[in-house]
Amino acid sequence: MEFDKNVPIYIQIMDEIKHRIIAGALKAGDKVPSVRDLAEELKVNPNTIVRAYQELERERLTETKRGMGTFIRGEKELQGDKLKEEIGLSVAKAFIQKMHDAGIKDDEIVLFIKKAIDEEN
Amino acid sequence: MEFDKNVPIYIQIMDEIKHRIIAGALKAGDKVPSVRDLAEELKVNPNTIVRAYQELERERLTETKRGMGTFIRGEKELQGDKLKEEIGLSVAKAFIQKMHDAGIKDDEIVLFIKKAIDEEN
Amino acid sequence: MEFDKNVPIYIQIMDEIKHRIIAGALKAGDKVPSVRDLAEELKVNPNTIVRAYQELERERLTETKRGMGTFIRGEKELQGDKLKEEIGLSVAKAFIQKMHDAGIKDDEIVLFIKKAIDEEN
Amino acid sequence: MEFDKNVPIYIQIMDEIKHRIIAGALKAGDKVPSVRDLAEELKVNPNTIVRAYQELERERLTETKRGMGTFIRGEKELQGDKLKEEIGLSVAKAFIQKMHDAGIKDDEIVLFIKKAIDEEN
DNA sequence: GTGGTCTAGACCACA
DNA sequence: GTGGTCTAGACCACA
Repeated sequence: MEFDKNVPIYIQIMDEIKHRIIAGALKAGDKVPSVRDLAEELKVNPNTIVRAYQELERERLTETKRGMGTFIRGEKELQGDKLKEEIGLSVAKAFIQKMHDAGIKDDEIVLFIKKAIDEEN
Repeated sequence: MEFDKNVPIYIQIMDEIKHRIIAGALKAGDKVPSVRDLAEELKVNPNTIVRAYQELERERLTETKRGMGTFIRGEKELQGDKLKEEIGLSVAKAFIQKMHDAGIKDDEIVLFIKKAIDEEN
Repeated sequence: MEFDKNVPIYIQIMDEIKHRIIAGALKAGDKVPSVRDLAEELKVNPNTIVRAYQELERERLTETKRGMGTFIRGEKELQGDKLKEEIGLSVAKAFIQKMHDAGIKDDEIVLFIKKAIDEEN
Repeated sequence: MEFDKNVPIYIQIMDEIKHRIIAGALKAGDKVPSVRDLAEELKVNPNTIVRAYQELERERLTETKRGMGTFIRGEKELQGDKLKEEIGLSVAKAFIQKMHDAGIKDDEIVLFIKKAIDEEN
């Protein structure tokens, strides 16, 4: 995994875990890699993993059992889709807010989206 | 003006200037407020204004004429719309990148946008 | 039994044993459940039960007879009440210390107690 | 300041700040000592202070202004008393919960409080 | 000067 | 083995 140097690594690790949940690679009840293992895998200091896991816990996405590890929270099947829904909606809202701030109206937003998607391909 | 504490103030000031251009309050050739005036108006450290103006200059949106002040660049009429176009597109691209990262496909993106706009109202 | 994740499980198990003594379910001379049985009953790692029993022994609440098991100490009748008295007083003292630390005087403490009891109902 | 080795230092630092607010030594709007200054004063690693300040911010007791420092939040006069009220009530509730868990009834609680206060003197 | 992040690594309680 | 806390110290963005 490569890190974007403009974003704190612990945030990028949180995102990575979320992506794994959305992709279905991690389900509710699953054990997340141990701090040391993930630190080695990502070539990152264990403290940074600890930080990421603590923030995930604060977001109630994971649960830590003392001496046993960190686990994905929530009900088995729903977790991935619910998370995708939540993230998608909150990212979309922040985006719309930014566009409004720039003086761009709702119908123009859709045009920008289409153009941006076009240019990606 | 209130600042979002999660975003550097100098960025928010740059945005403020851009908004004024898009809104037509500042046009190409206009003189931007002096560092001292704007600092007082926004109740902000003058260094922060200096930083914002330097970044605007780096983006080639303004130009500084020695001893005369800082001015909006470009041709009179087009500046506002061109800026809106540029900002809209770059914000939209960043948004789409984030959605893809979260495992959301292009057609789902449109749905999220609609839902987000709905919930705003 | 559900565990509060902010308190070590072995402490919560010690408390559970104490509660059983206070409630009269365990009396002086009674044999405490075997490590294996209690581990199964509470769905907990047997090591954790061992730890809890060791601490209870250190507090001189239980005693282990080689090859026979672990037993509640003391004279038959008094044990429950004495324990309740001890726990009540030590918990109360710790509480008062905390309140003093927060700058709350003795007469205010009583008011807080009354309010807290009221709000519980 | 001496630290109780059973409680994380960052928690004890948070408590210290709260005490200063309750005592009126820190009021809303006041600047809290800088990370480095307090680290030196308390002979503690700066990271530990950072941690304490971040948690205080999460509790919405303080507010951080980038590059300027950390400040006590809230309205000027009320802060100290409100905080005292909040802490007092939450500590009292936790205490009553613990007493109930130990099989001690409300009217007995008051007796324990009195006895504990007596023995303190 | 101010707080934020990160590394390297120690020591600890807990299960 | 597992996560939690802490030190010592570097480097950074921001005001």
